[in-house]
Amino acid sequence: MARRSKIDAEKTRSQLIQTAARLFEDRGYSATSIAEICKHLGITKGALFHHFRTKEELFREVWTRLQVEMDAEARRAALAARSLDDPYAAFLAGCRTYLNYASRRDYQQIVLIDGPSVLNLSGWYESDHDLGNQNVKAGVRYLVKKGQVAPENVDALAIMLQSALNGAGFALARDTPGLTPDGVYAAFEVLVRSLR
Amino acid sequence: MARRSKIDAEKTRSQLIQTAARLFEDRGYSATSIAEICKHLGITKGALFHHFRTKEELFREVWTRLQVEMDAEARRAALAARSLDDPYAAFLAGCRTYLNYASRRDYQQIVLIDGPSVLNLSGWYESDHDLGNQNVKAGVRYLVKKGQVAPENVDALAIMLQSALNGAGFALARDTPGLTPDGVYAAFEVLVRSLR
DNA sequence: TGTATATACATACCAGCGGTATGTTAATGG
DNA sequence: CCATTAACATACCGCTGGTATGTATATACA
Repeated sequence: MARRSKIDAEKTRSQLIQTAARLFEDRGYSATSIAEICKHLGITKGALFHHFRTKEELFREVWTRLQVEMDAEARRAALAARSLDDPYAAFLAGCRTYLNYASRRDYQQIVLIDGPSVLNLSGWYESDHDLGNQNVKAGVRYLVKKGQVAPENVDALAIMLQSALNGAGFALARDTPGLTPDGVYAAFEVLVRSLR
Repeated sequence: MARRSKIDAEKTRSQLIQTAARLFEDRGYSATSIAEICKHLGITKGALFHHFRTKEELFREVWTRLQVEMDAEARRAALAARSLDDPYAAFLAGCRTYLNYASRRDYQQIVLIDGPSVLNLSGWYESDHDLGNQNVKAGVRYLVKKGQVAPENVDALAIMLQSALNGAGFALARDTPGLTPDGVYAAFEVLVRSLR
C-alpha cells in the first residue's frame, strides 16, 4: 500500500493510541507486543514506528491522555462544588473524582501500575507532569489559605492524600471485603476534615 | 563444570538473589537481563534456570526477602515503642520504620515500582503477602480499641494510611523539593493523631 | 563399598521481541 | 507539473527469556 492523506494519518494515529490503550489495559505493558497492536489494526510495524519512535513513546501518549482527561474532570468537579460555607467542598469534590479514576481498571493498569515502571527512567514524576498531584496540592494549598492546614505540611500532605486515594482506588476495584466507594470516601473525608 | 555439593548450591542460589537484587535496584527489572546477572557471578544461564524457573520467580524471591525484612523490623520497632501514656506510639513507630523502607532506593524500585507491574499482584494490598498492610491494619485496629477511631473506617483507613506512606517514601526517594523524612513523618503524625 | 540415581550445573539452540534500514507510492507544496 | 515528502510496507537484526539436552559428580542406598 502507499501513502494516505493527512486525515487518514490522523485516524491511524488515534486508532493506534486507542488500540494500544485497550491492550495495555488488559494485558499490561510488557505483555503487549507491538506486532499484536498492529495486527489488531491490520497495519504493519512500519506504520507504528512512523507515528511513534518507540513503544514507550506510544505508552506515554496513552498515559498522558488518561491523565489529561482525569485532570479536566477533576477541575470541573471541584469548580462546580465550590462553596462559601464549606472550605473543604471543592477539594473533596476533586478528590472524589480522582478516587473514581483510581478505581478504574484502565487508570490503574496504565497510570498506577505500569506508569511508574515504564516511565521512571525518563522522569515523568517531575511533578509538572503528574496532574493528579498538581490538583491535590492545589487543593491543600487552598486549605492552607482558608486556615485549615499548617503551611509547612503542604507538600507532604498532598502526596500522602493523593497516594491514599490511589491505594483506596485499588482496593475498591477488587471489591475488598468491607469496602464500598461511599465508605472509603467517607473515611477520606474524615481524614481531610480533621486536619489541623 | 559439574555438579557441586549442596552447600555450594545454596551459596550459588543466595548469590543469585543478592546479585539480582543489586541489578534490579539500579537498572530496574526489565532493563536487567538474565545473561547480565549470570555474567556478574561467572556462571551460565543453565545455573540460574536450575534454581529459578523464570526470571519473574527470581524477582519474586528478591521482593519477598525485602518484605520480610521490613516486616520484622517494623514489628520490633512497634513493640519497643509501646507506651501506656500514648496509644499512638507503637503504631507510629511501625509506620516510621515503614516510611524508612519506603524511602530506600532498593525498596522503592523493587517493591513499589517494579513489584506491582512484574508480579500480577492485583490484590497484594490485602493479601497475606502484604506484610505492610497487615501491620498498618493491626495498628489501626489498636487505635479503635483505644477509642481513637470509628470502627467502620478501619479497612479504608488502613489502606489509605499505608498508601500514604508508600507515596511519601516514593517522593522522598527522589528528593522532591520541600520534602524531608522528618517533615513527612511529622505530617503523617498530624494526619494520624487528628483522627476521629 | 559399589553403583544407580538425582543433582548442579554447562552448552546449544530457538521463537519472538523491539527497533532499524530501506523500499514504494501517492498526496502535497511551490 | 514536478520535486519533495509524508505514510506507510518489507526485510532484516541483535538480543531476550526460555528450553532441550548433555555431563560430571555428590549422594542415597544395596
